[in-house]
This record gives sequence, C-alpha cells and structure tokens, in this order.
Amino acid sequence: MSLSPHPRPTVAVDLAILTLADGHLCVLLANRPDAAVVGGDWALPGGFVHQGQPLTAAVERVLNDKARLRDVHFEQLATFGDPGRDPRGHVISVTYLALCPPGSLPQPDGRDTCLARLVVDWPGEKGGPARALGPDRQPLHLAFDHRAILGEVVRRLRGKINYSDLAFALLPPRFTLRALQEVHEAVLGRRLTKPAFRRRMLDTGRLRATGDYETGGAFRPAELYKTA
Amino acid sequence: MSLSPHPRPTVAVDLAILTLADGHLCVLLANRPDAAVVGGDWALPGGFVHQGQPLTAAVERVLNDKARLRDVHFEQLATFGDPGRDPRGHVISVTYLALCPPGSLPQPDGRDTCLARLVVDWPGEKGGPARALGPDRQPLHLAFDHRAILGEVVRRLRGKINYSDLAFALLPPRFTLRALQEVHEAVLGRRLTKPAFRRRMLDTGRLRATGDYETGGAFRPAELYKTA
DNA sequence: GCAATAGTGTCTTTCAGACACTATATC
DNA sequence: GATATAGTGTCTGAAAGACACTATTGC
Repeated sequence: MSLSPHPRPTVAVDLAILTLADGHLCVLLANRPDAAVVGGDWALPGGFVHQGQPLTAAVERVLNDKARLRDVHFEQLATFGDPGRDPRGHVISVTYLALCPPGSLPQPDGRDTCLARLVVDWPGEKGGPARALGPDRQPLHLAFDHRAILGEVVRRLRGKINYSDLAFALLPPRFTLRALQEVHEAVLGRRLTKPAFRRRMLDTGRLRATGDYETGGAFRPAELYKTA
Repeated sequence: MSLSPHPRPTVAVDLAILTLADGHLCVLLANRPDAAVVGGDWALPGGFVHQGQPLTAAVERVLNDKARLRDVHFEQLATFGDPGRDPRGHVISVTYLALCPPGSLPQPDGRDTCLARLVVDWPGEKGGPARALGPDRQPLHLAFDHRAILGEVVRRLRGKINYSDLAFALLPPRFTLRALQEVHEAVLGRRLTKPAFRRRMLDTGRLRATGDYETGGAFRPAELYKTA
C-alpha cells in the first residue's frame, strides 16, 4: 500500500560518534572516496533507513559496522532535510550523537576513518558551525552540511551537560572527579573551578564514592566514583 | 537516480500548533475520519514531504492549509520513526512546534478542527505523555503516538522558555509583563512570584518599555512592552 | 623534606523567592 | 473613597566563583 503517490525522499541516519582524547572532544569521521561529488573528504558515518526498520536499528547498524561498538549511549539530535544538502539526491538525514568512553573506540587507521578534534569559534550556547581538526591539527574538509551538524552537536552537549547524565557516558564506569571535570571542561570549552565543581557534582546525589583509589600516579591518588 | 535500492519509508511533518487561551496552553488538533484505522479521533495536523521539497516548505504548507497561518514562528522538535507508529505503513514523522499569539488562529469549528488544552501529569522537565482536553474538558482520544509527541512538546517548551524568545512568539507584538508572566506560568504549569519575574525579565535586556498603557481595564492599566 | 595533586573551609557576589509596601487607574 | 491591579524595596537563603588552606602520595 502506498501512502503517498509522489516520489519520496530517501531517509538516512548520520552519527556523531564522540569520545574524549587528550582532554579534547573528538568525533569519528569516515573517509569519502566520492569527495568530488559530496563536497568533502570526510563525513559523519551514516546509513540509509529501510522500510520497516526503526531509526534506532539503523543507528545500531552503523555503530556496529563503522565502529564495532555495542551498548553505546546514543540520542537523537535533529533532522536535516534540505533538498540540496546531498548533491546526489534528496536525502533527509536524522542525526544522532553517540557517546563513548575513552579507549572504547577501535583505533582509527587515518585512511578509512579518523578521530578529529571538534573545535568551535563561538562561546557558550550561541551556536554556529564547527571545525574538525585531523591528527596533524589541520582542519578537515567535511562533506554535505556536516560542519553545521557538528556545530549543533556541540551546542546540544553544552546545553544538556549540566542537567543530564551525558558526561558519564563519556567516562568509564569508575572515574575520578578530576576526570569528570575534564569532560565538562572539554564540552564547555572553558576551565571550571575545582571546589565549586566538586560541590555541585556531589550535591546532585548522582555520584557514589567507591572507596577505591586510582593507581599508577606519581602523587596522591584520587578516589574513584561511580554513578548512583 | 536512486540512492537506495530498498523500498523507502514515507516522510511526513506533524505540527503542534500552540497558542494560549484563558491562561492555558492549547494545541490545534485535526479530526480523523479514519479513527478506527489510526487509533484515535484527533491528531496533530500534518502532511507528507515530497521529493525535492524542504521540510520547512511542508511545514508552511500545513500551516497555510490547516490554520490559514503565515509568518508564524516554528521550530523542529524531534523525529519519530517507529515502523508501528502508523498502522497504514512506515511513516517517519518530523515533528515541529508552531507558536501563535492569542486570537491569531481562526476559530476551530469543533468538527474538523478543535483547540485542546494541553495537560501533563509530571512536574518540571521530567517528561512523559500529555493529555489533550476538548472544549468540554474531557480527554480526547489521540491517534498514532501523538500523546507521546505532545509530551515532548511540553518538555521542550519548559526547557527552552527561560533562555529563549519562545514566550514572545505566544504574545502579540506589544504586551504587559503580566501577560508575559501568564505565558510562563501556563508553560511551566506553576505560579511564579511577580517581583522576581519582573526583575528577571527586565534584567535580560530583551524587553523595551513602549510608554503606552493597556486600555479597557477597570483598574490601573499596565505598561505595554515589546521585544528589544 | 620536596613536588604535585587531592580535597576542604570560607568569603563574597549573584540571584530568586517571600513579603510588605506604595502607586494609580476606574467606579 | 473603595477596589483591584501595577509596580517597587528589602530581607533571606541557595548556589557559584575566588582563594587560601590542609591532606596524602611517591620520590
């Protein structure tokens, strides 16, 4: 049965797979061999949505195919449907962000995939496009409208990090308060003061001290916490 | 050219056209003659997205067709794509909310369209489904997953009203601070204190006093403000 | 003891709620 | 003058930044 007699646009999901590396927010990008057509060498990994397939199933398929990831926290960001955004045809992209603890991503080879640092020029939650810096710190040439999408990614993260469990999805199950603060600083793009941050986090009641301490450091070890 | 050889889901836009009536947040609903098929008598007005058509064009078409509205503030909410959400087939719905000043909507006739009060059971930004009350204050039977969508609508409004221009889109160009406070109270579902609210609004710098005053009241008239 | 980081106590500023007050319109 | 609402001054308490302090580890 056809609900609409008109020719239909195609639907895809595109994923911003995010992690923290060296204190910086990074995104996994896929190389585009068709760079000349799609307008850039690198793009967010994505895939088409087939009839009868839930959006979440398409997301999980991309996570598994492109990053060998399972049980990752992901959430919908926004939908981009401008007919000109994909030169090959009308593709409506439902974008998601996926959050991974450091080290849970397979090492990108730099050819098919790379891990790019996310940088924005704007303060706070003002909004605007983002840049992606390659391993050599040079800006990468992004395909489609993916600079704008990555800008929205950062804006969403900044808007939600203070009243959601989003930061914990970028950390291992047990973590120090300093590591948690580094996540917040990387997302917000500014330094925070330690006492106020500790109070604020502990007052939420979402944290539980484990009684264990980090090891391997040269100096006083910090206590490990987990989510309550 | 076909980007995907598989059969594709259909894409639609669905609109939560909101306004304020009698101090309550209300949404415009369309009657469904096919209630037995779609699971409810009333639904958000919507329309299919055709190939090559921007999402915003589909939104404007629905606004014009269903509510004779132009130049209305609208923004994207979220995309719902569960294959079972529409019994007729796989329809991916990109939902929008549209905000209208009181009185700018044509009077719904109660048969094809009605203006339903939006009510939620949950406090703050906790989230959950919403109910829609008809003119007789009885809950309406909503089609599809529209109870869940309307819950997200309220959640989004509550999350954004304090740091966006969203409230002004629910007011005429010139308005009293009391009217602005009533908008906030209707969205947040709780009473606010007048002095704190006035200070907070005036301190944002987004308001400008006009020097004019409302008329027709039996008592001291309030000054009219506009957005800066 | 030294270096470096973990973690805390306290002061100050900011801001929202509570509450009481003054001001001004119609009747 | 009565009444009802517009608009303000002030107190209080909560929360965050600044800053200085103590605590604990490896060397």
